[in-house]
Amino acid sequence: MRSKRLQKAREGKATLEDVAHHASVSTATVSRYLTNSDLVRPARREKIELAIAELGYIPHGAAQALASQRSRAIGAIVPTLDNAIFATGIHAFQKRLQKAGYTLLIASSDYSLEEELVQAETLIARGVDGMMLVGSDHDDRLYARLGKMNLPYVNTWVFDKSVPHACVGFDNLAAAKRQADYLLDIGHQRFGIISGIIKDNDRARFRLQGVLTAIEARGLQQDDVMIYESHYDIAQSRQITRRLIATEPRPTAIICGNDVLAFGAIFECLANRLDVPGDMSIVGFDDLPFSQHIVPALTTVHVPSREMGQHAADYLLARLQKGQIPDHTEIETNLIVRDSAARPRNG
Amino acid sequence: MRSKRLQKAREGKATLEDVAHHASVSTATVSRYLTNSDLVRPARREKIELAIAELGYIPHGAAQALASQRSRAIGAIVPTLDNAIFATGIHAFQKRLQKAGYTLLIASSDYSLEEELVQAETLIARGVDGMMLVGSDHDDRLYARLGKMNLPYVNTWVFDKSVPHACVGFDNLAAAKRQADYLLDIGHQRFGIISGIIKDNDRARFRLQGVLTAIEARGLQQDDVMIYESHYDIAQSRQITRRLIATEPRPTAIICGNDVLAFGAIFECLANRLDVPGDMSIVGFDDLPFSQHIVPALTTVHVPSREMGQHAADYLLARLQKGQIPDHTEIETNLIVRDSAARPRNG
DNA sequence: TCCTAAAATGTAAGCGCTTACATTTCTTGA
DNA sequence: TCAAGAAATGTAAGCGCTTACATTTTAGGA
Repeated sequence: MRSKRLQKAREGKATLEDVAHHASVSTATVSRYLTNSDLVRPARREKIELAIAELGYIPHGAAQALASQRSRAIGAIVPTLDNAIFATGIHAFQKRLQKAGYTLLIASSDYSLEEELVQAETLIARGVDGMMLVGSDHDDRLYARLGKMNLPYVNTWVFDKSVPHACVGFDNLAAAKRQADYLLDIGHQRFGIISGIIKDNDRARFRLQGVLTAIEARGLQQDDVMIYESHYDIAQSRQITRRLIATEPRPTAIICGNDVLAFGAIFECLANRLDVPGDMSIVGFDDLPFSQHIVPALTTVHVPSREMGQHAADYLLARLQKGQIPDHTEIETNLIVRDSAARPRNG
Repeated sequence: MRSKRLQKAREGKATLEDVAHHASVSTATVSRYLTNSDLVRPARREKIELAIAELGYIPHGAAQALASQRSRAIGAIVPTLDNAIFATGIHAFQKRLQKAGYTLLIASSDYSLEEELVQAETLIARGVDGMMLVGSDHDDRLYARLGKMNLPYVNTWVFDKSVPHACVGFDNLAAAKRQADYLLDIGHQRFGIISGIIKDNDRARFRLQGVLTAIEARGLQQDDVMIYESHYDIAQSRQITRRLIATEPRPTAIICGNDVLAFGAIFECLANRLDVPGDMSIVGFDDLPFSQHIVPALTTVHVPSREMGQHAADYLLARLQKGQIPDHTEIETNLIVRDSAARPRNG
């Protein structure tokens, strides 16, 4: 028995029981030391610390989770990791969780609600104590499950007070409306719109709706607006932009549902020797780190994604500590005017 | 007893025992169904499936991990998530693991070996069955722990046969040498070098070394080469580029340790009305998705990061199934000549 | 000094699974 | 038809922790 224990410890698999023996205390005391060392008298604390160091003990998370019924892990499901859009927000979210002693488990849904549901089940099976989601379009079964399990969750990148789900985000429709209004205000009348894929994506849907609302309010004709949907992918955006450029009469501005789409539009214009903004104005949405540096610097809607990630983490952490915290947090966005949009030549 | 069970099931917390009761079989049979349904006769399988569906049962991962002594989770520690460099590779890594039924736990080290060690302990506490690391510069204690615990691991983004650690990657030094040789071959003689931060980063170190090796082989003077280190950050790279541009005599080419640095260099040149590559040649390293689209398209070293991620996953999965697999896998890189570098004007 | 309440510690019963081993049920060939 | 081996299933002992409850130690007051 004892030799087996020692042997396992040598293998780097020391258990809490080994630590207890080594320090001549009970397992309960070691456990208390681990979770809340104030409960343990200094003398023993030192003995335990020594034992832990000598044995190279690392707690067995699964055993802790099983016994305590909490994992101190939070799950997040983002549409994709292979893109800068969510990187900053997730990074901030993770940092905040980490500071509170929580681990982040990330999964990606590839912009599919079906896949999101599958990923959510995986995360639940992993025992996450809470969940961060992007958008408020989710499979009903996902909402049902979260409710049934009483698992705290928060939607991000959206703000909608009328919906009974916690959220931290902004009003995509209003922000997109501002984005379009800016171009209308400086005189544009013919537009190309490159929207994200609408299906399963409420952010894209609301943004497109916001742009169209603004445009319709000025009484423009159907013919003055060309709408395309694109994956958040530079190559596809360039292809659409090529078509837009070839259209007669050519639009004077392209409104993009996302900065990546805007990058594609800018590059395609430049590659075709069109001046931006002289021949074509382009606006984006997100304000990625890149956007201020691209030449011409991109006029876009700034989304404070760091702040959003932090708030989302704070919300979940508060819920887990039964703290009081509002269910709906609005993050302010604002239009950043840079160099990629200007008055149209004959405007 | 029974009512308590039913109540918990209604709360969405059905256990395997509940499923067993519901399907009138033993817990062992349900467990077998879960892990390897071939062992269970079709008739019972159906009963179990029904019970699982009715109760909305999701296995308790922590309990599975504790009982089986494996978590079916793999850990990965990358320097940062807030940057495109590792996104593609990690994405491919994750997809591969997922297909094999493994979950990925990601942590980031902020390019610090100390932080990497801390993150590794967290992942080990979470019970990962294997670990992916970036580079081969790691704290000795990390290597010691992995060895002691007999935990499979693999270094990525590096290839070094002389080192006793499994790796999937490429020869950074040789690739960087090719990168510099290309510029030397087309006639450049004065260089600015923007290297990544060398500390704790073997990739950056080897790349710089490769560039210097190539340059020294041509007998250039110390004065012909200006070396700066920069975080992988556009703003800092622009700042350094500004200094490089102001230097007399001005370098004719800038060699960047990374595409993000190259983007910064290109944008700063363009913002200063320098023609790229007419007035300044710029080369990068990584070939990010962006690089082929930027105008001018970036001449850079292509790193097949998707392939690398897949190989790394395959390696760990093979190790976990006691399969035979070589410890060192070299991934081929190659120089992609695009538009951002050309002969110097007076070359 | 002794008594008492508070503080510290110990004991042991699970948490929800997996799996070795025991038992039952099915096949199959003579 | 039946025995024997194979296949399927059941039984029950943990996996490494946490925590309610029991017990011991300590501090403080009379």
